Amino acid sequence: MSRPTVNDIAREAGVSLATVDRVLNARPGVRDKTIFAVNEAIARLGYIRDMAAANLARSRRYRMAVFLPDGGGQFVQTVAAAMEEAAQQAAATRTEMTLIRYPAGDTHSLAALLAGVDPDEVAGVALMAPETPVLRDAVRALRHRAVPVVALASDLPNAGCDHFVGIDSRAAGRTAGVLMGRFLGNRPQRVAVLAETMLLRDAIERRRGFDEVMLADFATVDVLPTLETHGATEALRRGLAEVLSSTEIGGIYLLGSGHRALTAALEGMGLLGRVVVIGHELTLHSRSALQSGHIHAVIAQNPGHLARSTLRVLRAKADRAPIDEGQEQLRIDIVIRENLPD
Amino acid sequence: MSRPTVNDIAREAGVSLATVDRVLNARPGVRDKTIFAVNEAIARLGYIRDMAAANLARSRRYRMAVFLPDGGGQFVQTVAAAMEEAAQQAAATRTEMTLIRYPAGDTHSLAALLAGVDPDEVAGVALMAPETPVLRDAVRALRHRAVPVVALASDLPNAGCDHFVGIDSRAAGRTAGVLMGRFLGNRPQRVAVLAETMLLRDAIERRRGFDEVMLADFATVDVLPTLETHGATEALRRGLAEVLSSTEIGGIYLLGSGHRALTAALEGMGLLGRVVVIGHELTLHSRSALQSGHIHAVIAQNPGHLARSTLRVLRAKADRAPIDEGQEQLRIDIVIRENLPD
DNA sequence: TTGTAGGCGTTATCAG
DNA sequence: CTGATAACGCCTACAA
Repeated sequence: MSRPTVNDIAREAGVSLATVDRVLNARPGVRDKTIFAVNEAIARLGYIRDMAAANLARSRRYRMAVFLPDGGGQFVQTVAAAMEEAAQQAAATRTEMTLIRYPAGDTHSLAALLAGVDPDEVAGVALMAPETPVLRDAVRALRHRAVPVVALASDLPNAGCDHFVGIDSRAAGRTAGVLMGRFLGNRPQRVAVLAETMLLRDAIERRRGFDEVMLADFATVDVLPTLETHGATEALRRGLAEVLSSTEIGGIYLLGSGHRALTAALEGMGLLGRVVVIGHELTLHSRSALQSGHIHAVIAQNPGHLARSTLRVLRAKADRAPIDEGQEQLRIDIVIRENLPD
Repeated sequence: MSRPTVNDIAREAGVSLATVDRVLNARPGVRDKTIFAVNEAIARLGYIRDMAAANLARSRRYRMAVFLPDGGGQFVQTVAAAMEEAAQQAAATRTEMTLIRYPAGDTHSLAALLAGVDPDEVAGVALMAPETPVLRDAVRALRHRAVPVVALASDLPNAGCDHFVGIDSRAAGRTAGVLMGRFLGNRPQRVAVLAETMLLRDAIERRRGFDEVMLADFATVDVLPTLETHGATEALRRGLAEVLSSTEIGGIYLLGSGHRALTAALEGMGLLGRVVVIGHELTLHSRSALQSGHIHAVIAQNPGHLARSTLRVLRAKADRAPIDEGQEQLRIDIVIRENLPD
């Protein structure tokens, strides 16, 4: 009739509730024989544990700390907003979140903040940051104190995080490459590549993926060296003008943020909509640029998914429970004007 | 300190637990003045209801019935599998699912099945089916008996469902159109359109969106009339051969299923990889066709998301709880070889 | 119109 | 090693 409960298991196995609980939670102090009997009863009755009730009884509160760079581009803003929203929803499962902003690029400050995390106050930590030795050590220390850590949007491959929530930058770059190649057609063309900085691993990986594809599948396209703008609109405009003075370009690949500066520069040169522009991440700016046809495609990851996944994974890690890989796998979204969400 | 509970509210408002509960659930029999006092306390303490505990106390089981056409293409199979998986996960929240297959295309049978649904056995119904008058009435009747109904993947706009889980076919068609146009380049070209049948609303809507875009943005491309194959590989091959005998084509738009038949036909004609092929839905076949470069893009919806969303929405409807629009909004996925998931 | 007592399925704290 | 028994936060009779 109704689903079997721990009581049914206890009766069936001829033991008490407490013993069943011990077996269920793999707690010590039970004879192997008893363990076996309980497991046998569980299997026989097809028992499924009611996580809601379990968590209720535990009456545990999960306070997660999420560290994002302050300022930052539109993307960070978007993620922050998505995080707040996800947190509001997660409150229904006793999962809370504290959003902490650290000085962008200053991994020493971040490391100090991480060092101050109290393991019995904080059930898990998520962070979006570039990987540096200091930070790597801070993450290691945190995990050593039994605090689960997940990398957010930007992977920290050598820090030994419990999980990475985000998309593979190299694959994202490859995706951008294929679109660029196809959008350009098979004619010989040049493509300019812009980035704020090439110091961040994500930018490097994207460029790598992009180049791989262009080289292998679109040999007629000539990809120029990366133009670093260091976030300055003026530098971008000047650099672009210089490139254009010596050659003609058919496409622009924007490795990082700066959609707005780019469209402004293109407008000034009367090139808006005349070159294929492909960028990363869906923000207010890239969204409107897509809508007006100034950018033709954006490779993105769903911020809502990113946020919910982060909280769910942290929660699972805190409970030492397995995670649903399928559900937590972020997709590489290709966004054009016609499939713009919302 | 800890999160406020109903007890805190009761104390703060100077009433009993039961009264708080009545207010929380908008049950009758409470003076306006008391309601006000309770709400005031709720607001003051920042109370957040623990739905898990609430559902536990209700000890309610949610048995959902999902109706899918039998046989069907790979897509239906994929959805069925995703449903089973989602159900397994949802079991942890006392949500169960029964998958029922009905004779594909036979909405009379389906209507009969729906008429047999017992409202106090089944907490919600999801169905993937073409809209016919019989079915529309069956859905109406079901809702009249207070059973929530959601349309799955294929919308039933006039049946008055509680919700539609899926993507807008017309927008999906528009997306396919833009990709086709861009992939073809700006040269004058012809595009063949294939479909199993044009009797299904989804196919019609997709074609409509596709045409809109081609007409508006890619005037140099000539889109041919839809070739209906009625699921027959041979018909597809013959039809395609006939089209090719009189004209040359640069692209093929596959409105429905039949990826395998198409690639087989193209192979026979030595056209594999030489024309741009764009289709819908990610299945085993379309996936391998993407991988081998026989299909260049697929417009899809995430089956895992589809399944989880269906169960979540039904659950929310059963509880008369609001749904998180953001989370339940399915995206129009553009899948190419480089961003193939898994 | 309001309050009291018991129970939902699980975990935790004691004794035995 | 094992077993009672009381929580956890909420809902539901039933009683007042």
